[in-house]
Amino acid sequence: MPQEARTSRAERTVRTRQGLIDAALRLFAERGYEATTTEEIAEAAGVSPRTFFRYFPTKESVLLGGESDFVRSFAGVYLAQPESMTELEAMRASFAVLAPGLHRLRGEIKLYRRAVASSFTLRGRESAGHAENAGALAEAIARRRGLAAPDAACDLLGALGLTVLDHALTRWLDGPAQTPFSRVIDDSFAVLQELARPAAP
Amino acid sequence: MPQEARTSRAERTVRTRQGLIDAALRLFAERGYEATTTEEIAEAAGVSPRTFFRYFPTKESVLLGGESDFVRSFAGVYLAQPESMTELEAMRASFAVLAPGLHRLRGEIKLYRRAVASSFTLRGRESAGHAENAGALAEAIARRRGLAAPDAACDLLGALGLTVLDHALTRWLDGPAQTPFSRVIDDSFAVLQELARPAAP
DNA sequence: TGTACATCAGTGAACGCGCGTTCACTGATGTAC
DNA sequence: TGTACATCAGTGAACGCGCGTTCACTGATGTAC
Repeated sequence: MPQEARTSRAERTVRTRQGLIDAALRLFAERGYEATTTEEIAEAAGVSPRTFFRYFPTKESVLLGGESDFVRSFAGVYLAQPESMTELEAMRASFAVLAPGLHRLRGEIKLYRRAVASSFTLRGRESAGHAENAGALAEAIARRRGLAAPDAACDLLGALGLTVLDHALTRWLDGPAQTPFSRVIDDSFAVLQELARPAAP
Repeated sequence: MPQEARTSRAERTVRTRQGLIDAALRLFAERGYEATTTEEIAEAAGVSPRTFFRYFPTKESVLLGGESDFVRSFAGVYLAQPESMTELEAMRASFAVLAPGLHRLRGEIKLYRRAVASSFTLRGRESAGHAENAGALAEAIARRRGLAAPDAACDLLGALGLTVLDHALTRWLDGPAQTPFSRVIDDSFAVLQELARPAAP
């Protein structure tokens, strides 16, 4: 497959790899994961079927994980929140700080979610990542509490925080494009806050 | 495959089906889902490979869904809680009412969870069922609030409720066998309750 | 109670399909001198 | 700047594997009379 211009090896590798990822994401989102073969992905990326497996050991691994960058940054931001804040407040504030980073990726995230929704395999992988993220949150919560390791309460709080975040993410993606993600996050945390209040009339 | 005693067709069908389910659950939990072939399941159940697909259209469908009975009963119990209770209290109370029904199934649920954990495919299916359950909870919450359909807040509350339930379930399964599930549920809800309090010293 | 036929659980064999592997190769890029 | 060799992205062909399907059949259970 001759390239027009002379291309360095490294450049070529990056391009081919990215081409496969892009093609896969698009096709999975359009037709569904199971209904897309690795051969079709390769064809859409302009390489031979064999080349797909040169870059990715399995069909599933061509899709990268989702929010893990977001969550990786969480601990640092969370621990930087003033001690006067409640845990809920600190979590909300941390998510709000990180939220703008996702604006640029909105379209891609939508495609990714559609692809994931199309297949149990991808959904399962997503669910595993989710559990890992909840663990990372629990870790940060434990540290803010001064614990050496997360106890059951930290685990639950991590899971709850991620549930709220995920709900907010879904609402943000389904809503109008110009709404800031952080506002949706605030709304969602308000619901959680409200929940623990005494009975309403 | 001759049976010792004369068996009616209906009886035979039920037995074969159940035999396949039991064998699959056991093998999936022991060796993992991907590492178990439909042929091995059939062999363990004492039927031919071909017979597996007479009963189940796919390998994955041999495992039944998890907590859906639990969740199906939720709405009725939840709506029967006194109006004076907060939503959180009512949710906690409803789960606690339904909890004893799971005691008999403890061992089976453990196997099921181990099987699910072994494979992205099963995990994805579980995640889809989870989302459906969250929707059912949201529906019940909406009705208690007097809404025609769940709004975003109800959706989030449903998801949060299920997160708490799931956390409690995990803790219950990992803990000593004699602990009542309802006590673990109470503990978990207490964490959520605590969350909305003002900052601790 | 007995015979004749219908139904249906279970089976064997052969096959299609897509994922993923293995082996041997091509030709462009990169590097040593 | 030019030549000789090394490296490596990409490829073709053939194959193994397990899921799931199709077709044709067997033999026991069920039922009509």
